Parts: sequence; C-alpha cells; structure tokens
Amino acid sequence: MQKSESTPIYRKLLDDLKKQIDEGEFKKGEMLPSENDLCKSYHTTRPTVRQALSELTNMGYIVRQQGKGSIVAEPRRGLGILSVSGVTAGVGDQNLKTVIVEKPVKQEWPAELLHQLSFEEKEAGCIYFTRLRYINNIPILYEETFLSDTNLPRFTSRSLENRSFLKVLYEHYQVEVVGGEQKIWAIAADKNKSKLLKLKLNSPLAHMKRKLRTNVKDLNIYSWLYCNTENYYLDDYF
Amino acid sequence: MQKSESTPIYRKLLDDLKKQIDEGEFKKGEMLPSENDLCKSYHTTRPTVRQALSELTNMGYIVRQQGKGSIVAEPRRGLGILSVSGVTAGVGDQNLKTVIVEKPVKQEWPAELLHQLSFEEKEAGCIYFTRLRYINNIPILYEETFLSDTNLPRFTSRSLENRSFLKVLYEHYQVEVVGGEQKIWAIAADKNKSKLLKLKLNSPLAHMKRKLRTNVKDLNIYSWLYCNTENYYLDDYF
DNA sequence: TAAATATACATGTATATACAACTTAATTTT
DNA sequence: AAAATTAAGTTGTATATACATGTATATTTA
Repeated sequence: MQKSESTPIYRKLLDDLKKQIDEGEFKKGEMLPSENDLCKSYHTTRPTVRQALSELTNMGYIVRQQGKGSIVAEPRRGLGILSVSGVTAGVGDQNLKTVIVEKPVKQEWPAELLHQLSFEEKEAGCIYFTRLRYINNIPILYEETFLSDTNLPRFTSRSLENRSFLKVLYEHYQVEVVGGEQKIWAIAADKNKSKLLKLKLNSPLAHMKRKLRTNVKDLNIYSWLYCNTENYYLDDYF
Repeated sequence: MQKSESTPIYRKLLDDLKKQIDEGEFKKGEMLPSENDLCKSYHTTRPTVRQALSELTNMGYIVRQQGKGSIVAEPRRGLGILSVSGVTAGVGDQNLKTVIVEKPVKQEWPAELLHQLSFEEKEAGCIYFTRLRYINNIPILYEETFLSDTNLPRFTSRSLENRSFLKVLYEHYQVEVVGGEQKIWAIAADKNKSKLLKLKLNSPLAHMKRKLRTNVKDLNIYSWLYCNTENYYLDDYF
C-alpha cells in the first residue's frame, strides 16, 4: 500500500504514529518524540505536527501534558473493532454462518450516515447489501453495509456468504482497513429487526454505526449493525 | 497580543458557539458564520477560529464541509466511555455533573464480575459505591464501581463528585489505568435503573461491564455501567 | 435556452514565528 | 543538607500569511 503524494503531511504522520502505537513500537506510558523532533523528522512545522497529535488525542491514543510531552495512552489489540463473543467460549468459524439478505444493489446514499461523504463517494454512488450472521444457527447480528461504487469491487453474492467480506476485499482488491470509528446505541427492535433476529418487538438491541477507512482513497465502508445481546455480548480490549 | 483575560480566545469562541447551539440560537442544519466572519467578530485569525471549530467538530456539534461552511449537526454527542479515559474525556467538563448515589462502603464482592479475582483482591475485600452522571442536568449514566480495599485509597464522597474518579486516583495515589476490557450488552431498563435514569420501564440501555487494570498490583477497578443512549452514544476510534 | 466558464467565497493544508505556561533537572544560595 | 533559583525543554496559544481545493452562483458562450 502506498500513499499518494496528495496525502497531507499531517495525515501521514498521524497514520505512522498510530501504526507504531498499534504495533507496540510505542508502548503505553512511553513518550512520543517531542513536537520539535517530529518537525525535523517530517520536515514540517509545529502547527502541522500538532494537527496530527491533536487527532491522536481525540482518538484516545495519546495524552498530552503541557511541559512534559505526549504520552501513549492505550495499546489496542488488532483493529479494536468490537467483536462478537460468546458467553461460554469464543465463536469458532464452524459455528458461524453468514447469509445474504439483500444482494448488492446500487442505490442512493442514506442521509443518516453520521459522516460527511467526499465528493468522489457521492459521485460514485452507493452499493448496498445486507447480511445476517448466525451463531449456532441462531441469528445474532444483522448488518447493513454501504460502500462507494468506486473502481473495483463487483461482488457476487456468493463471495459474501461464507468468508469475511473484509477478507474478500483484501485478497481480491488489496483493500485494507486502516482505521475507523464506531458509535454505539442501545435501541428497541423494530418490526423488521425483530423479525430478522427472531426476537420480540422492542427487545433491546445493540446498534452500531461504523465507518471503516481503507488504504484506498474515497473507499470507506459504512455499516449499520444490529446485535442481539441476549446470549452474546460485544467485547473490547485495550 | 495582550492577555487581559486568562481564558484563551478560542475557548471563548468555542463556549459561545456551543452555548448558542445548545440554546437553539443556531438550529440543526443551519450554517455557522464563516471562519473569516468569526475572525472579524472576535478580532483574531483563522487558526484560532479553526481551533474552536475543530473542537466543536470533535464534540459532534457541527459538521464542516469544504467549500460550503460549518453546519450545525444533530445534537447527539459521544460519551467517549469506550476508552479508558472515562466519560469526562468525551464531553466537556462544564455540562457534566457527577452525583454520588451510594457512598463508598466495604462489602462482599459480587458474584457476577465476569472476572476471576486474585487471592489478594478477595482477601482485601471490596469497596463499593455508585454514581449518577448528568449531562446538561439530565441523568445519562449510572455507574456501580467495585475495587479492592488494598493499601491506599480512602475516598471522601466529595472527592468523587465533580472530578473524574480516575483523575483523583492518579493525582492522589499515582494510580494509573494501564489497560482493561469491557463487555457490552443492550438490556431493558429494570425498575431501579429506569427510576434513576428517569426512563420508562424496559427502555433500552447500553450496559457495560468493565475491568480496568492499574499499575498497582491487585488494584483493579471493576464497574458496571448503564447508559441512556437516547440522546448520546458511545464512541470508539481505531 | 443550455452548457461552459469565470467569480467569489468557503474550508483544507501549510509555513514561519513569537511568547506564555508548565515540567524537570541542574545550579546556586541559604 | 535543604531550600530557592535558574535554565532548558516541552506543550499551549496566537499572529500573519499563502495557496489548494471544494461549492455555489453569476456570467459568458455556443
């Protein structure tokens, strides 16, 4: 994966530092190089460096202390995406089944993505599909996925069934997820979701809106997740 | 530059805009004055104005669109509790109020911590207290906290009211959170929680069980969180 | 009239610089 | 030896400026 020359300096610095923290090169409690040192390394000036550090702070990767420096806050395992785990044991591949509910179609971008779309994303239009994930043959997770119709990916339904969607993206198109964010709510199941997940109306559901950034410019994956947490939970390590 | 006031210019601008949005002076979907206009109003320059707008963006108050302007966003804001830094990291201190519901008392460890306690933790016993956190005077988060009665911390109720609990631990006892894990469910509010959070019975709640590991051996902080996500959400970056 | 072009204005990125405020460690004074 | 001071280094705040890039509208052109 290579960064185009149009990638802003602060973005490169941000991604570099983030990667180094993720991979444990900078460990929790350690200090990052000072702003002035980073200026020298990246041949830039403090405001630019500070923009990167400021975003790292917002993401919770570092804590900055006046007079002292930038302290690494919390190493994250892997991508840090909330995963679904069982109460008893981990969920192996065997017990996991993924079924397409709605095949990929081109449609309008939804209004409530919570993220501003770039021009290219809007231009390209939106591919939309939905899937239902079963654990031990019980529907646990309903997932609506939106991504821009840029360039490459032409999905067959089959390619989304049993393998991870992200795995397909990586193996076929060298698309990698480099970061993202998610927002989480508890909501009451509406008619549609309760039917899909075989739950009573108004059952509590964990709802997530995710944006996954990739190494391809203007290719972000947006998904809305609805998870039955009666017997499973979402977990996270930090 | 003269400092007749001690509060930074960007802070004032930030607070002013935030207040105007909170109070509905700027409504959802409307445009804020342009950066240059704000420069003139506040007799300052773009970088300073942009610092304020940037923080407003992080707080979810506005969305900025290149070429267009700053648009007032949905008044939903992230709590940031998925990171170790605690609730105060996500929402400004100003509108956050913490109230002790049950003062710290020594009691038995609960059975459903989901984590195995060490011998020393069991030996030391458990300090328990509960708090209710308000944002803009609305109860949003109910928190039950358990920690072992090891060594140091003797909390007064007051020390837990307005400042972050973790901050107190750090400043008074040099206790730092070095990692942890959390599990998340969506649950229906029972009688107790619905009363505390002023919700209808069975309203969906985000429920988390967290274990925070510290730099002190056998001092872990366990907490059970119950969060009303009607108007706020939990968020996470990776 | 419809399409292409120019324009004004918005935010995005970046450089260069200055001083304030805080932290830490070394130095000086008591 | 202990306390106070100094100095060096760090982040925080701010000014001033320049150009790039995206949006919307007015203008020109076909």
